[in-house]
Amino acid sequence: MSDFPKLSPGIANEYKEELVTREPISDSQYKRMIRDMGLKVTHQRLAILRSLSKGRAHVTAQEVFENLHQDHPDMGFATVYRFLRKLTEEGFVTEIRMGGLPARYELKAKTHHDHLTCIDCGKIIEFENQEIESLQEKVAKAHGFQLTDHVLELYGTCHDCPYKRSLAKG
Amino acid sequence: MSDFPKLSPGIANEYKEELVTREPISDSQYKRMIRDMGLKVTHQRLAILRSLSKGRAHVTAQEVFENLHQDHPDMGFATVYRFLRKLTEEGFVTEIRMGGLPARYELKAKTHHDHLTCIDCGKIIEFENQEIESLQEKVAKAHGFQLTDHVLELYGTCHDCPYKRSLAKG
DNA sequence: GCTTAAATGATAATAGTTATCATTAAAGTT
DNA sequence: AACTTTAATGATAACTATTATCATTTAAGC
Repeated sequence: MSDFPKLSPGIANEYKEELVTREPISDSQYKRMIRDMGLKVTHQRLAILRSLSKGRAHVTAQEVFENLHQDHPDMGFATVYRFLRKLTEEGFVTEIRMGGLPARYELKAKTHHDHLTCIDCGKIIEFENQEIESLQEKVAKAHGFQLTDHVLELYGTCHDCPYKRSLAKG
Repeated sequence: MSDFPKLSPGIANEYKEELVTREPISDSQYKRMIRDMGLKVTHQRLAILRSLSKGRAHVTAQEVFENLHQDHPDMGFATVYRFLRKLTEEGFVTEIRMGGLPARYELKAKTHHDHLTCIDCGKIIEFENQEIESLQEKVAKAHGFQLTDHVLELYGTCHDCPYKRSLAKG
């Protein structure tokens, strides 16, 4: 039985994010995804994909590993990291990095969205704004770029924040 | 004499970013910045600030350390990391993290801007778009947030790219 | 079932960053 | 300008997230 890698245990629980209900995805859809990436379908990969589509939306590699550890006690975390990286590279998953914290992963929804994060309690709100999207395209085109992806992360404090420490910002 | 930490040497040079001319900032302005943060003015901190305002705009901690190593052979990289972190926390510097690459730092200009990055050659173009800014404020307000900061990073391929490997993206 | 190449899990290794701590230096006081 | 106090520094060790290695296992085409 493998030990957990020494990842900071406190951080994960500070995120007060709500559980998100996503539309259920069938195993056959997952299998197609995996084959589309040119990979073999393994029960580990299916389990990781299933895990990503339930519970909180933005999870660390460690959290995925822990979620799976109950049902798959023999799953190694290298497999989790490997597959999350592949999913990110192939565009099925969005990777969020904030400060030096462990990366958080999110299965891409059919509808694109960006994030609004509270710097005090860590709450993450998803939003979509088509006006912003098209302005981005406009900017890229003006500089001779073909857009492939973007990251828009808004940071602030939520009004009903249970933490309230609000550092001064320049 | 201290050895460098083992940072990957190749990455830095892959960035084809142009040198940026910024308006010169006097030492007395730097000193005020440092005192405003409640810190003592040291020649190390002055040197770091001077380094940030010349040469390429987006530098890693290692690059800052190396730039300074000629004139300050006794400067430790812990000092560079420490001060860059402080500058980031206090909002004088923007920290950019892309993938698992080392963080890049940039002295905040008077005029805010965002980034458009080529995923093939690493070129970084700065842009500002007031329409996007105000839409962001609108989104935050709609969710009961007080904005303190944001990150908008556009990724794509530049038309005159010398690398051209363009992965498929979902 | 057989074969082969890919995937896995355990582990070691790595890279970037941060903590530790003895020494040095800033800046106020006389 | 010497004295004091407290913060800053540099060298180093430690840490954390992530990736590479490699022997073993497993998927999937025949």
